[in-house]
Amino acid sequence: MGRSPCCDKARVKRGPWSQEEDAILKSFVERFGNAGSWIALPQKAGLKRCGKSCRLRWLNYLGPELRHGGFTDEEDNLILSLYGEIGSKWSVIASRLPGRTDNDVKNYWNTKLKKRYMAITREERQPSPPPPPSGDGSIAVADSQSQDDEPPPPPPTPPALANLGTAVAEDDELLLKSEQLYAELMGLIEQQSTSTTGPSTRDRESLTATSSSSSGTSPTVSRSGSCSMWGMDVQDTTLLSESSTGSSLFDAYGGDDAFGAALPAYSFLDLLAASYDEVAAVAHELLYY
DNA sequence: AAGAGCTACAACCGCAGCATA
DNA sequence: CTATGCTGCGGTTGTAGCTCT
Repeated sequence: MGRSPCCDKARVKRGPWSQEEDAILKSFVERFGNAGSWIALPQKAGLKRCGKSCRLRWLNYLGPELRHGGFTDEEDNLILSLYGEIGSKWSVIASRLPGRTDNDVKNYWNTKLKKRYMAITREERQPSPPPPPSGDGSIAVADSQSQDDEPPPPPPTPPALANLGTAVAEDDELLLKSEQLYAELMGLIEQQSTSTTGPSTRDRESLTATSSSSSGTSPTVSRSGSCSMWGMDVQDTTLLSESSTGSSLFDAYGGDDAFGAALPAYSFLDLLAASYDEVAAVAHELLYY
């Protein structure tokens, strides 16, 4: 019995991510974490991407704590010595390098360090010419020992959401708009939902896991779980759908939601694209009907 | 200037393991 | 106990940009 594919490959976009997609994903994850499930996230965020792809993009590229760019000699040495100890456990190796992902380390290994490692091990097997001076980045055993005593890196400081706009100037307006719309809508929904159940245990864990992966943080989600629209339980979201039939926003995905009852009837992107009046109308319906 | 080769890195794929119903 | 869904992981591929001839 084969596994069902994680998504319909014919219906999802593949290949490089655009700046706009990055901005949407980043904004969404910073607010709501993975919204309970990476698989469901693209639909909720309005992205035509596989959930797995979204997760990878966030973990390997968009995460606020990530460092990109050249590896230092110290990092080289640590990777080489750890590879010698544990082999290709890239996630373990990456966990010892703050700001680096397993994909980063793996790529770096395959393109550069592997050759160096081969050369070194070849030298060790042959009757030995003296090792090169340690200043050129060769393996320094003492390095890995000193790393053992190193305290875990401090949790990275989450970036202000405003930083996103500086990176993607053309999305400025869109994001600002979403800020305003969500601030208003969330305030109203929070009032409405205080009497309903909060996020399920699994949702909370999922959000927390996202926010703390590799000791990273997700500024809004973990702190304000009760305010997270997508973190709500099925009851909450069906409440949203049922209470607001007829709204153009809720029509966005059709009356009986193609993605199942657990999902809201409109996406993050729909809200971004909606006019202020439309969102206000939805909020009004939520409050008074 | 053009094309071949190389490098770096983003992204995809499929499997394993865990959690849950 | 089992089936299913989801996440995490490691291997691999694709491709843009750079360097060399």
